[in-house]
Amino acid sequence: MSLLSQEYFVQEDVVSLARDLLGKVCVTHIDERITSGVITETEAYAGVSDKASHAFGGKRTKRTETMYFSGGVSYVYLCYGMHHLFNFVTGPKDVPHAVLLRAIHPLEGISTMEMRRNRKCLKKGFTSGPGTAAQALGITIRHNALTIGGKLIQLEDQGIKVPFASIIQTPRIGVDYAGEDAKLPYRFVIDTKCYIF
DNA sequence: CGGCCGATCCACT
DNA sequence: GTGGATCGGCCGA
Repeated sequence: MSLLSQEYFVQEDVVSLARDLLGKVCVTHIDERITSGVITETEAYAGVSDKASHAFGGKRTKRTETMYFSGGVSYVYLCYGMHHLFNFVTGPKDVPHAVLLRAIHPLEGISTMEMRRNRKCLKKGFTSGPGTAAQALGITIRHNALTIGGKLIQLEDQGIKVPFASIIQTPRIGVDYAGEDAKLPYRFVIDTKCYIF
């Protein structure tokens, strides 16, 4: 098992990175509680050239500034006034790539996740949907721009192998506004039939 | 300063 | 399948 740090995130190819993140384990130490889960679904957002990205066209605002950090920090923002969506910022400084965490398979702290979610639906074994995954991990906008590998949020490689054939690649969810870019196959999901954890 | 809307989720029909 | 919840960011005036 190894802790993934900065160098892992500073590669240019955000789409490959989104695929590679499948099977890695996201761990949080928030509110005195440890929770973790295997990443089972991601989406790549390809910086300034991607209409679906908040940083499209090089847009810099208070919110998007985090995306321009060097890879290896969190980018968290509020969506629909109630959901905190969690991304890994990737790429070199000033290249605003990000990978949205869309689903995890819970490992540690399942009772904590159920409490945070106020639901028992974790029984079915996974937490799907970017809002619920972040909520289960205890991540809110307070955790924007934090170093991945710091005290609160870590990413581990526990040696889980994700066979290429078990990966489903599709267009991204909820980005109809992005025109042609809405069709880009930047979403990666582990086929539930292939779960080995 | 006002108005629109989103990288969503859930309850309900 | 559909609509309501709910609010910060963003843009135009």
